[in-house]
Amino acid sequence: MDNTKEKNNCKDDLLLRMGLNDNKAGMEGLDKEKINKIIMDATKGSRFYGNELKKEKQVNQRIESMMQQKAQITSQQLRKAQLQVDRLAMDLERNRNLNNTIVHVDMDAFYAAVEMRDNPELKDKPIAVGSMSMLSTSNYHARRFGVRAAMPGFIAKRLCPQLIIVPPNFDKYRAVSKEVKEILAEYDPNFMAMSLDEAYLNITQHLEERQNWPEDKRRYFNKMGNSIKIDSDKPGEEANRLSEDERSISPLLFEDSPPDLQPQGNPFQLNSEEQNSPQIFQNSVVFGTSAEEVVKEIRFRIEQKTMLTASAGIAPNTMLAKVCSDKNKPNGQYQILPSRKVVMDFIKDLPIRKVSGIGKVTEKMLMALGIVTCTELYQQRALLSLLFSETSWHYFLHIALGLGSTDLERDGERKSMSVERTFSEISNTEEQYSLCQELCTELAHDLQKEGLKGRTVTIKLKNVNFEVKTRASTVPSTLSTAEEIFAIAKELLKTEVNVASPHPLRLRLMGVRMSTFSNKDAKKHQQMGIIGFLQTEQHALSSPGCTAERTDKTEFVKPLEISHKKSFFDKKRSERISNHQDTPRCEVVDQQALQASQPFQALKKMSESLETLENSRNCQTFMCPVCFRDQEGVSLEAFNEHVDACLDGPSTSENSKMPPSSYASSAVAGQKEDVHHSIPLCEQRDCEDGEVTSADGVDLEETEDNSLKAASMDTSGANHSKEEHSDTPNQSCPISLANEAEAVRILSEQESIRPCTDEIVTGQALVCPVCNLEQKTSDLTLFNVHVDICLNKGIIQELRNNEVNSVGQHKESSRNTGRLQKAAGRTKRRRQRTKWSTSKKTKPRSPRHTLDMFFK
DNA sequence: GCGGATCAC
DNA sequence: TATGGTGATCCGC
Repeated sequence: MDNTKEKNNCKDDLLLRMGLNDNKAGMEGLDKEKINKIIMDATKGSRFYGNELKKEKQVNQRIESMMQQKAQITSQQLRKAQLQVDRLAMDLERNRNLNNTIVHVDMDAFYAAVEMRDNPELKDKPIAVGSMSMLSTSNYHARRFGVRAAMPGFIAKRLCPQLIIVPPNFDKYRAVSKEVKEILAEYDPNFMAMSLDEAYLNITQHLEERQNWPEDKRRYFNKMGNSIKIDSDKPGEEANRLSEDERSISPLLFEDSPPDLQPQGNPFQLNSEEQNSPQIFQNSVVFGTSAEEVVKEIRFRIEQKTMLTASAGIAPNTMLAKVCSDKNKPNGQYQILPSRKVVMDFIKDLPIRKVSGIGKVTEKMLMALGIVTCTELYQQRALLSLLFSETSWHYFLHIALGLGSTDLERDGERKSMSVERTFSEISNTEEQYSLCQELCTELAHDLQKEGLKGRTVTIKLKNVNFEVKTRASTVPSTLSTAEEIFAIAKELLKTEVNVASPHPLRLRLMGVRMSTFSNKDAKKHQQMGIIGFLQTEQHALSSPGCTAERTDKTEFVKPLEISHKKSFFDKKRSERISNHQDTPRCEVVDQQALQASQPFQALKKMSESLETLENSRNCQTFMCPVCFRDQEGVSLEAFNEHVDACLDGPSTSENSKMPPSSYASSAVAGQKEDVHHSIPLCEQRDCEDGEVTSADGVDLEETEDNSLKAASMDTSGANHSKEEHSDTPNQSCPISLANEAEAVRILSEQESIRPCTDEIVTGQALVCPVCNLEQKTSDLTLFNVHVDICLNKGIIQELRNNEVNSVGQHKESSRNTGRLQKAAGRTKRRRQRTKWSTSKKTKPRSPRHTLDMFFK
């Protein structure tokens, strides 16, 4: 429930698997149950806990809304979504970039480790860095008692009375961090530091150069005498074991050396070059030339220099590298070799929560949909595209495919700066104002240090019940002095005081933030960004390592702002038009969704590279995900046009020769799709798995059931794996319609439950987004019937073909009946649609993607 | 542009 | 006695 705990649980799982949380005979520590009980006892009844409960309720509400929305999704919508999603998936797959070697380096229990290093007294004791009210980190000894970062110290003390809490010493950590960064810079001068103890490196270029390096350039001396032992690892084993020697001298973070976590015999770890393993001489060691060796070298040097250990992950992109660095922590490393199969094998059972960007809430929401692992995330991709925003489902899709950012760009300019402080209750208004003034002074000082001036002042208030409020005001002129800022902040505060009166505000936190910076540099930056954008559009992918100045987000926002201003109809139409012109559709989609954001930044960057890749690849053989026919020797543009045509209906794509492996074999009810074997949709023929996986088998079962069973609502495509590949139509029964008339009947049935038809922008010419023809009706219902019929022409045609392909007629019709019944059932609730949001109700709005469905 | 939420560290 | 601070982004107004 509470953030801390959730996270801890998550980490507990990890620790458990690492064998660190086992209570071996005679060892101290607490089991999970005890830990949770102690935490609960300490927290129950507190105001903090009350607020946590409240927040939890809100999340549950959100989930409920989502489930209701899910219940209203028709199988047609789902099918359509599947095609759309899979088209993107196919594009992403085609442009998968495995050419970069990304490393994520993470110092082990950093603050605690520094403290232990500098104070031998602490060596074998459980310690944490922080205060009685909050801990920043703990050593591994303390973790056995459930003591974790982000846990209040007083609770930690209850878990572990011997715990020593050391006050943080950030200057020291910064200094150590600097030492580490100096090493990292040698491998990638453009490395990206995420914090004092974490960084990403792109060592692609280093690897290239390193191939020709003589041994001497790869030789390092062991300054610590006996400390370091570099395992001449057997293939398949990582250097995550500490020798006895090392354990005795290394800061004592780890009492148990973690068990070997590398699956034995993992063939993809086998390449750790045997002749390349570090060769140990007297007092020196020579590292090899592989990525694995480079990272061992980095970790070796870090330890030599700082006497601290680091863990690392090596992978083709940042998302994976980050997950990897966690895998053999502490003092270990893990590599995902640059092969699609390895990536997919790794991803397969990976809990989504391990992925950076998926937090507690997202995890819970996805869990409600039966999604825990990346495989499930992939299987539910169509559903997700209907329930989540475009940004979100694109992000999910990337994760499910094991994709992530491959280039590390420098951080852009800051967008805000703030100060906030927690204190024991202040309810005296005068005190509150003076506190506010202090904060403003501090902020002004910080702003001046960076020469920043902003136009938006935001105050943040947290009352004694932990409820948070923010109030902002944007002014025309820029502000920088304490007085200027306070003038605004004071007014904001005053309003809140007045609103609350006659009761005083009972505050426990106050903060002031400045944003909307508009200094000269920023403007210059923006222009550069736009220019850069125009240039990169035409040029090939820049080589890794020589990334230009981080381009500004505006480059993507600009074109989008324009499109946002258009009406929904306009937008859809022009999207279609542009699709049919020269722009490959996927790029349009990508750019819209892939705007910068922390987890999403990766997507933006990827779309950039995809774009250029797209252009560089022409005329290949693709398989159309709709008609399943090879499109030989076509350009991507032509291919996309073909797919669009197919989606539009049978008129342009006579898909009469549908291969037997499409709908029939893909609709195995309840059967899990094997992500790591079935490529989303089709790949180019020259690909290893070269099989077609289709996008269908969509059915709508038990949509009201919000249990984990939801996972069995398989929207998946084919279940082809190399081994079990078969073309035989199987026992499953895809949706089928006996005839077109019935289809239309179903459609009109569904029409009555279609959400929000009357909320669609009015006053527009009604142009069918499917056939692109203007409709001579102003009746939205009629219009929508038309759109649906248009949409379903194609599907009906496919279903006919399906029948031709001898799929069990009997089962189909029974399935069909069920569907109709469900549709009828849903009709009753049609106006109950709840919004996918927790915000206040005004005009009910249809979630964008549900609406989108009618126009795609 | 605003405000609430989520997320990472 | 007691549950942080900073920055970024997203979504729905």
